[in-house]
Amino acid sequence: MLRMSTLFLRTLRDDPSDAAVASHKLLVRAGYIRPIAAGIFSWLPLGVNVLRKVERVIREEMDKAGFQEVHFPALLPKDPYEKTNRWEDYGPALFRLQDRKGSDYLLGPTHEEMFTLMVKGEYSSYKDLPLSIYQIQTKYRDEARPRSGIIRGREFVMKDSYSFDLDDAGLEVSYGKHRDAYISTFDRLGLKYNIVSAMSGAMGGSKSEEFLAPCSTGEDTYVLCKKCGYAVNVEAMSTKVSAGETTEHPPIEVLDTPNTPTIESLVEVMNKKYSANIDASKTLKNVLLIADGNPISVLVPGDREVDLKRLEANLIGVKELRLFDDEDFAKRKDFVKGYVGPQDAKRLGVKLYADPRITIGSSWITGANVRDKHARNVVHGRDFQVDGFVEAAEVREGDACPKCDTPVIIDRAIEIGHIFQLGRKYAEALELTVLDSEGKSRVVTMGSYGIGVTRAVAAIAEQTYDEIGLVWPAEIAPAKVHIVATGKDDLPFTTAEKVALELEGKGIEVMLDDRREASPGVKFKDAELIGNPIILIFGKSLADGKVELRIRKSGEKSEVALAEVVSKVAALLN
RNA sequence: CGGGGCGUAGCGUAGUGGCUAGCGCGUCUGCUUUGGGAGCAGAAGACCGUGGGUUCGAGUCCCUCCGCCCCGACCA
Repeated sequence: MLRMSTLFLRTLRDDPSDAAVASHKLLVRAGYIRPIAAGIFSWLPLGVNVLRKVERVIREEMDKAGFQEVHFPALLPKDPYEKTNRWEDYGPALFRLQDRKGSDYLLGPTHEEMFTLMVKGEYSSYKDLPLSIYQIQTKYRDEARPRSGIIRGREFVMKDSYSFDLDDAGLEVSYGKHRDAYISTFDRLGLKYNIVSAMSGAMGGSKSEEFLAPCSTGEDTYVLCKKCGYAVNVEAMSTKVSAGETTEHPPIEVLDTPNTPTIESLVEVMNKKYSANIDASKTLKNVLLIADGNPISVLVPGDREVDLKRLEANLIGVKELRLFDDEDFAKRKDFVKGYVGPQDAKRLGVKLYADPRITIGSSWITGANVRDKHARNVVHGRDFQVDGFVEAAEVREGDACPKCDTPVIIDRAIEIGHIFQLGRKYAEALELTVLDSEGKSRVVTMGSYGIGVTRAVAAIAEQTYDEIGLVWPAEIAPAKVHIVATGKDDLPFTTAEKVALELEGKGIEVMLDDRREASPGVKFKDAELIGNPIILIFGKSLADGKVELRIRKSGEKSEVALAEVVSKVAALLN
């Protein structure tokens, strides 16, 4: 029983000044966590309580699916991570350290290497597969910018699983089992979520889906079609393209357009000076970038911005991408800022990538690569050719669903889970092979599956809180019932104690506010802030043999006869 | 890493270059009080983030560093 009189807990009346999101504010105020450094938190008894419950649900669902738990160190040697190149590739986000002898170590940001090596050390036959193992571990990533309290920390708890199969069909099965296990896990945790495809089909990459918990403070943006259920990360959204134009276009015409370096000014000049009657979507925006040191130009309709995240996710093979800056323009005087067009790409030595809306045969108004001049009737296929199409333009609410053409909605969410068909990358690098039925050596194919455990705590808080505090689902609340005893007489306290013990006897967790010195107001506020689902109040009405029962979530209040309290509570929890 | 904001007691905050750094919450003691963060009386608690500078005098002005938050870049 959690007794408020002795519980290591101090609630705060004010929001901490450095917290911006609700989960952060409330978890600190209600005494679940305390900040230690940027993106690093201590967990107090209430916080540990909730965290353990989330872990328990995860463990139960993993075990039910037949996955086995293992546990790796958080402190790891460099060597395996060198073999997979991640000692380098992970960059500054990797916490690196040395021991007294000067050997390199790291704090694990994720454990693909260790899992792969563990299986390699134990198994060598196809008969041992399939296998899925998992751990719940503290992970470390030196995030460039930790933020939003526990949503994006530098130290966090993650459940990560890995599946090992002989072939793609097996991987598909293991992936499906994880997907199902995640669905039951998140359902039990009371989370609302969407399963969203994380990679575009165009990439031809392996399968990857994210479990996104919608909430306004989320960092991920996703696209959802309410009609057909199409759901993708915004980076993976593919553009619905209407049929290409086939009409003949007049030849290119170069126009005088002094002082029109922006799309907005171009539209105005075209309409006023040339009576074109167009909007920005008829113009072609040429966004210059540096991709791994080389200039590229990305073409999007003038009414859309380039979404750098989308572009980067869809430009395969490019490691470093940034916009042209003033220095680049200074170096390349042949790129006329504000008047760039695709017609001279070859001469300028720039690779062209086009948004799919720039269909072959479409005609555009764009820069003439000469200061103060634009060109119209610039036709894709006739006047310029692109090196490839790429999803680069921003996605907007109301854009057409690529599957059913219905306008899509855009929402923000917290990524609470990610399942991913890894393939053979790690198995190859670390030489994880087994002998198949013909005695031949085969590289194992893997899947990787993560759940952000601490992040799930934050996501649940974000999805359920209200203006007076946290509102936990019963499954993970610190206690199912929060009992408040008020008054100066002993009766409410002794009665509350008795009922608390009875409830516990039925396996119902109880938090008992047995503080004699605290005023009723304080106890009510604390109960509401802490967020257990049922609140029982032993006070005034006890004289009539009644107890007040409140549902935290709905705020609903009722009087229950003392004799019926236990059965009533038990019924509510079923 | 770029831009912005902020560091004063456990938390929230006030503080024209000028006396002993103020207030609320919380904490401790005593009395009173017990259905909505009670009242009274008292108490403890602050290297005013750090180092330097300007000044007769710095919490306050200048510089350095450190830390925290927000936007962006980044985020298997």
